[in-house]
Order: sequence, then C-alpha cells, then structure tokens
Amino acid sequence: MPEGHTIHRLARDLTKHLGGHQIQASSPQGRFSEGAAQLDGRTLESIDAWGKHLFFEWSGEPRPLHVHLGLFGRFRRKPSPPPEPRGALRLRMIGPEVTFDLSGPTACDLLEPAAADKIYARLGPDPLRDDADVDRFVDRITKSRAAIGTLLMNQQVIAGIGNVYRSEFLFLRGIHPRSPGRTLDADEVRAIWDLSVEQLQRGVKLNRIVTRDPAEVGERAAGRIKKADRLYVYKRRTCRTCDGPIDWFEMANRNVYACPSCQVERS
DNA sequence: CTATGATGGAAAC
DNA sequence: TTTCCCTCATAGC
Repeated sequence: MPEGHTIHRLARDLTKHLGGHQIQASSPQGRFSEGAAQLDGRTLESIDAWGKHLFFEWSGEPRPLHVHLGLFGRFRRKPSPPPEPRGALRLRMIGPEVTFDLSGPTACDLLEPAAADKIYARLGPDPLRDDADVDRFVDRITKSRAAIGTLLMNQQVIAGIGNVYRSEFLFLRGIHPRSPGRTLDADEVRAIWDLSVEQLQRGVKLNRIVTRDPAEVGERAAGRIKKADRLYVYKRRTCRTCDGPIDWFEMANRNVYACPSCQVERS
C-alpha cells in the first residue's frame, strides 16, 4: 500500500474527518500509551505530508505526531464510536464521526520540533508538494554515477517513490534501471519528474497505483480497472509492448522489474 | 495450524 | 552489505 500517493491521500482523508476536532487518543496495543495520553483530548490542527512521512499538529502541544507506515503500517477507518479493537492497534484516534486505527507503523512518535526538522531536512523533493525543488532532483541524478534504479528509491533524491513506481516509471521512459544517473540528460530526468507528478496525483485520486495509459485500459472511475491491468512491468512475466520476458533483479534491497529489450541500458 | 511475503528504512556490521 | 523490526492476509499442510 504505502508509497507517497497513499500518504498524501491519508493526509487528505484524515484532515477531512478529524481536522479541527477534539480527538480521543489511545494505544490499545500499549506501545504508544504515553504519547496517546499526551494527545488525548487535544484538537488536531493540521496534517503535513512529505514523501512517506506524516506530521500531525495539535493545539497546545508543540510536538508533532510523526507517523511513518513502513512496509506494513496501515490506517483503517471506522465509524465512531468504534468497535472493540482487534489486532495490534498502536494508535486509535476517535473523532466525532470517524475513527482511524493505526497498526504496524515503522514510526509513531511525538517529536521535538528540532527532531522533526531533521527529518524534513533529509527528505528530497516530493512530486506531490507545491514547494518541490525540481532542479535539485535533476542535479542529483545527472551528477550521480549510481544507477537510476537505486537513485529513484533514495528518499533524499525524490521523496515518496517506492518499489512499484520505480519499475513502472523506468519502463514508461524506456530507461533500464542499471543506467547510471549521469548517462541521462536533464530533459530526460525532467520527464521522469513530470511523470512522477502526473502518476502520483493519479495515485492519490484513485487511492491505488495505476500506471497504465487510461486510453489503453478504458479507465472510467476509481477501481474500475482490474488488478491485472493496472501496471506495465512490476511483478509481470512478459512485456506488454514486445511480448518478451520481463527481467527482475535486486537493486536497493528490493526487486526491480524491467524489459531488457524495451528499456535501454546506457553506460 | 505454521510459513511466507509485502508498495520501507534504520541500525548494525 | 546484511540484519532486523513492524503486522496481517494468504497459501499450504
């Protein structure tokens, strides 16, 4: 679930249902009991999303709640009052109409403002943010000897891209993941950025990753596209363009998928 | 019932 | 570069 689109969509949904309201906070599982006690009864002022990170701001509490879902983290929406907690619930936030339950996050902490600043400082431009510094992205890539497949997974280079979008973007641009960043020219890198803006916005809207050309699959509304039709290469065995076999290999700790004939490797 | 994997990343070597 | 942590749906016995 969680690449950048999921996080920004959550920020939107959480703000809509909990923003401006007094929240009952608790930690049924117990691992965030102290923090939840600090937040209980406070008003949620705003939520900021950057890459895969969420920062919740509260009235009368200078420390933001920092949440990072990691690989397993999930928010589940329930009506208020919610049913008995099931499973490991790190944090339950009960609003007037809607409750959000958080399970499995990598991070769920109240951070001193300085610690929050540190996290912001190490995040690269986020294609879903208006304040994104595109030139910084282009620079980092075109000056690097690291492979583009590794660079796209580096949150300091571009914040919010994960393993699915990485493979899909490189397929769409016809670039082999092993190509060093500096073998790409600035226009090509800008094109990757533009694609990421377009695709992540679409991901927020549909609340899922759908990279295929809408004209190709006849997209009408969210959820209308069958799972098997949403992607070009990720976890696929054959190429939709040339029908050849899709290759996969490990890069930045995860498997990347590519078509060796449609995606040119440069050196 | 147990085993496995998954759209992530930090800490340990 | 490897290890470890987070949770839970699903596959397989």
